[in-house]
Amino acid sequence: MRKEEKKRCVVAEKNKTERRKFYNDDECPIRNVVAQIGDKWSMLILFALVDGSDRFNSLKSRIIGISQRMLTQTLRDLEREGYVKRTVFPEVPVRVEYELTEMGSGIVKPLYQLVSWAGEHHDDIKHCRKIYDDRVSS
Amino acid sequence: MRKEEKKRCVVAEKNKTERRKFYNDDECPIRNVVAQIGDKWSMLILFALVDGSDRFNSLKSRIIGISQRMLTQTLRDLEREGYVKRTVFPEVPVRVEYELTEMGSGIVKPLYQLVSWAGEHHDDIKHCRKIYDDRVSS
DNA sequence: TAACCTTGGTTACTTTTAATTACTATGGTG
DNA sequence: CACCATAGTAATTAAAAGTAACCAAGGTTA
Repeated sequence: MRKEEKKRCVVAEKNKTERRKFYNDDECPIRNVVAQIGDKWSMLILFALVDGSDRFNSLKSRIIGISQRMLTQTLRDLEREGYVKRTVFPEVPVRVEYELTEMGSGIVKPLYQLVSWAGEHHDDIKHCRKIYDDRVSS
Repeated sequence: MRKEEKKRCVVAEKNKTERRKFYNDDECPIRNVVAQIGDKWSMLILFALVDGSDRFNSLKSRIIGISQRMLTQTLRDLEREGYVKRTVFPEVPVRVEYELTEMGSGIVKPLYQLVSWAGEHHDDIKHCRKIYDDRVSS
């Protein structure tokens, strides 16, 4: 199956260098990483927890605009993936602390590279957008 | 405004070290990067173009599962952001080539770090998921 | 003892956004 | 005149996110 497709690809491309294919299964690391943290809130929560463990309502007030429902849901997902650890302290009222696991700290490193790149080039991107929009509208 | 919120935050957290807040404006690099390439196809297209410039239908066949419409749309968005350059060759039939811009090559580097991290830890994540699901269902 | 407070949720419902599918256009070629 | 590559557009469906109301435990207050 794979071999056949590769062959077809090579034939189609003729004398060009061979190019990768991106398969639609759960072995594709790109699709995996996008599915895991490509949603609206995951990266924000991971970065919030870089500052140290934090509790539900504090996170809610630090991540401006997140609803209680989405915070719960995204924290659950991150916990399930193994990026976040949830600890319940049976005090009154109950206290729940969230912190990065070792894996959570692990993924934050490349994410940080990405975000600092984005920060550095934010103006360039806005510039490109403007040029594009001006060109298209004319 | 910001100052006030910061103050409130510090008061709320008392003797803990100060924590960052993540504001809801377009200056937040995290929200920006997620909005740009957090969708289903952007990262795949960027990575496909790392192998060199390519044309529409070749991309379509290499990125398994993408529809014609989503490829068009995502390429347009990437072009608008300045990651991809589109060149039309007025041959017959028309040939359209897509390639990474300098900025596109720039963002792919941190993305590559992220993807290789994800590739290395894919099994760990699947393991975590299984443990979580077993724990929850019991 | 009843009403109320807190934190940290859940549930049902609605809105918004993303993605898919199918159809149309263009401007040549064989 | 059916075909190609490269789109655009419209209709539909699916998925993500938001809103608001409610719940639970256990303490406080009246």
